[in-house]
Amino acid sequence: MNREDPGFEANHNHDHCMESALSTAKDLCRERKQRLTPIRELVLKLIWENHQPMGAYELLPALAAAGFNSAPPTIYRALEFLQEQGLVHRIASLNAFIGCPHPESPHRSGFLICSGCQRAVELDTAPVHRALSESASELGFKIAHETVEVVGLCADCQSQPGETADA
Amino acid sequence: MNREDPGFEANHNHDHCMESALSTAKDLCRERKQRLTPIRELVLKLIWENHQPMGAYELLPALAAAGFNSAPPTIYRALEFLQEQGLVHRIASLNAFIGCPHPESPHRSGFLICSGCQRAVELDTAPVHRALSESASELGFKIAHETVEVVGLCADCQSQPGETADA
DNA sequence: AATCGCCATGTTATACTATAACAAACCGAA
DNA sequence: TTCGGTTTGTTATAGTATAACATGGCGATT
Repeated sequence: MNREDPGFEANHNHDHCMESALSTAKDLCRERKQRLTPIRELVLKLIWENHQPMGAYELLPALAAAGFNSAPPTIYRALEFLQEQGLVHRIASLNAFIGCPHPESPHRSGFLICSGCQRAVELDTAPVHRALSESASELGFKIAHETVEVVGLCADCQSQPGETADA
Repeated sequence: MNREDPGFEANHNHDHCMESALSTAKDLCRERKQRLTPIRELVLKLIWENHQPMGAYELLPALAAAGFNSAPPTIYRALEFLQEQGLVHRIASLNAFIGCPHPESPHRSGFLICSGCQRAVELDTAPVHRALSESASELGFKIAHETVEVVGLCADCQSQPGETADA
């Protein structure tokens, strides 16, 4: 997964990212007979405008600007749908949402979040999951869902003066 | 750490848990020349009344009942102090707080959270951290802080009828 | 093409979580 | 005993999320 997620690569072709995410979303919804309505598509597009997790209330002004109702339920409903379809994930420690780079199949997600540039990338959590499973099974605990959110500094931001890896 | 945290053992001597946590807290604060004031001690005690993470607003009524001011800043200040001293941790995915079973030294924390009984136990995150470090270093990412919160069913709750491991 | 029923959206209100800002009281060190 | 910093009181507000009900649109069936 890592190598598919260009979130920390400052000069990747981000237009391509967005277009690809949106077209994948359309395809998936068509396959699943789910309706990617204009509001839902716009919210997904807004979320993909960069690789920084977005708060629900940050998205509202753009909805209003596009002529939609912009009361909170509107955005939360769209986000709920997008989460159900695996198109976005919520990052609990930030109360924020980010686009999923590989929504084709359900998967455990985990994130590296840069406190310098605010970008986040989705991790391959298979190794983390193995470690967690082992600890859990020692206690007879059956895992249903994992929240793995790591804050730190991406490579670029480590080389910026003034940045330290404090959370 | 696991074997020190009896959180999922239904019949452990919980009075002992609480007393031990409170007396450890007093010792640590004395050593560190920090003031474990009556409010702070009460909040810590309330948090230790069971092994279920508590929301800030759940704690307020007990503060009021004990004759203290119970406006939100009171509880958040106490929680802030307790977190700084490592005596409690915040669980981001629940917006809730739980007592730390080994506050003597700073450490990475992770939790197993049972969706059946609402209890949570602190994990030994060393193996998880190794896995995360490896993934992170492949991207040149420098870790500052990890949020690891796993929801599922504890051993006891798996044997209760009607419980499934859904998050 | 009309109808029916469901899904999506609009709208109002409110719950829940957390912090800002300033005043007053307390406590401990000099 | 006084001074200065920490803790607490108090009021207000910011930020996040959902309940509940009304309205409207869309698509499947006829």
